[in-house]
Order: sequence, then C-alpha cells, then structure tokens
Amino acid sequence: MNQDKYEACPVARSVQLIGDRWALLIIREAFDGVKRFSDFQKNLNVAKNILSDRLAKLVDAQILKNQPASNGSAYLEYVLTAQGYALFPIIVALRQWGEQFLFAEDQPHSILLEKNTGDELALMQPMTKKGKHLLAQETFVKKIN
Amino acid sequence: MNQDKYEACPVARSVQLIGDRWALLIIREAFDGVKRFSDFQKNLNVAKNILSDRLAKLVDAQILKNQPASNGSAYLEYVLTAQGYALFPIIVALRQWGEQFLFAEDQPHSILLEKNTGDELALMQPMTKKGKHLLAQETFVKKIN
DNA sequence: CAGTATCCCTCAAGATACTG
DNA sequence: CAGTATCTTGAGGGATACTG
Repeated sequence: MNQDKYEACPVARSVQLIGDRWALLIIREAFDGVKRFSDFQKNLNVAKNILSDRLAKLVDAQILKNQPASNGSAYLEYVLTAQGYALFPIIVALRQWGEQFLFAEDQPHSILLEKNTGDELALMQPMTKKGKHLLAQETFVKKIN
Repeated sequence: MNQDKYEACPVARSVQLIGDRWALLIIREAFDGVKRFSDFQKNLNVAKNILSDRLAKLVDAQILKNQPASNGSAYLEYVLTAQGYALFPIIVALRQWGEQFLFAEDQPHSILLEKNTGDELALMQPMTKKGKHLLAQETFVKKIN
C-alpha cells in the first residue's frame, strides 16, 4: 500500500491500523475481557513474537494501554483505551454481518445479547441524527479542507 | 492463521474474508460507485495482478458480482451483491472511527452526509431492538449450538 | 480495456530457544 | 509469566510484459 501517500479517507486510515489478520481479533478478545498476554496467546493461537508485535502496535496506536494489573498480580495487563473502546460498533458490525451471511442455518455460532435482559441487539444501520435510516445510495462523501 | 480450525466466531469469519489490506478499500470504492477494473486500479493504485486476485476472491465470497455493464459498454462491471451491500454499516463504522481519532483538527478529510438533505449521520451505536443504546460491558456473547 | 503470466522481493508469520 | 531473539518459510505484493 501507499504508506507515503497522504490518506484523506478515514476508512483507509482505519484499515491501515486495524485491517490486518490479527489486530481485530486481538481487539475482539479485549472486548471479551481478555487482558493478559498468555490469554491472548492461548485464545488466538498466535505466535508469541507476532502477538508481542501486534500488542505493541495497538498500544502505539492508543487502542490498548499496558498498565499494572488491576487484580494485584505482579504483571501488566492490556486494556482498551477510550479510543479502543470506541471500536465497539465496528466489532458489532463485523459480527452481525458474519452472523447473517457466513453461517449455515444449523452451524454453531454465537450472538451478542444485552447482559441484564438477554435482549437481542438490533441490526446496526447508518442513520441521520434525526433518526432516519439511510441506504448507501442515499449518502454521499463530502470533502472537508 | 488457523485456516483449518473451525471458526465459530462471526467476527473471525468476517475478518478472514475482508480483513486484509485491499478488500475493504475495494469495497469502499464499490460503495462510491466504482465498477470497472481500471477505475479500481487507478483509484487504489494497486498492482493489476493483486487487484485481479482480490476481485476474484470478493466475487467468490459473493460480495461482488461480475456482470455485463449496465451502460452498454462491451465490458463487465463489478457491483455489490446484496451481501456486499450489507457491509455498509461496517464501512460507516470504520469511517466514523477514523474521523474521530485519526485526523488532526485542521487536516483535510471527508464526511458522509445524506444525499438529499445534507444531514449529518449519527454516530453508529449498538442498541437493543427496543432502541436502548448499549455499551460493550452491557453485552455478553451467547453460544448457539 | 481487462485482465493473465512471470519474476522478484520484502515482510508477515511461525517455530523454537532463551531471559528477567 | 511475559516477553525478546533468532532463524526459516511462504504468502502478499509490486513491476513489467504479454494477450484476446
């Protein structure tokens, strides 16, 4: 890709940061409450040097922070920053699309529910601030300089 | 990654399909109305063999379809299928996250607006079917077998 | 124009061993 | 436990030439 070229598209910049094989899965694990190096490693079955590299990059990108463990253990833990936390809609959108199209009827999968009530989530859908749902063709990209 | 391992997580499956350097950018172009090989190539500045490969994979994944051009030209065009079209929330979520965190105040960027009214889009946010906004920690993943 | 066919090269990725 | 260091491999990617 063009690393040197100035990327004015926010999609491109996001993809540059989190659009690789491991980053999004690490982030998914973080949303599931995983905090420790060895737990990421076991769950994702990723080589340790790769995991180490990716975690460092995510810390660098201010998506994760590496802080003293909250439970009193001697080690550090990786937790989402506010900026990383804001990736939640992306994770949910990826999850919902996968649920819809990538599983056969009878295949085991998993769904996201509200913790207290067990309520299902609505399908995420872009809308205006007034609450009107928008199809892709009802939108356009405006450049701001 | 573990190609052979059965992936029960919808996020993982989605990432396997569209979580690479080019796929999401190709899809973004498709949402912007790009249909022709050479236009993808010019806009993305990607090697032709790579583009060829990625387009084929996206057609294979039923995200794009390669059909006779609608404008009467002799060539084929790549357009989003319904399944590809359903990626719109993911693109918007990526865009909004990038807009929020990856641009300095004064940097040129772009935003998505409603075509007819110019209205801004609301920040996408997961919610229940009853319309209640949900934070990540208010959700849990339930396995379905 | 819309690709395919080669060639080459870099870097991501994995395995393994080692360290504080 | 939580990494770093080293080595090897292979896939992803780019440049170029060629084809219907």
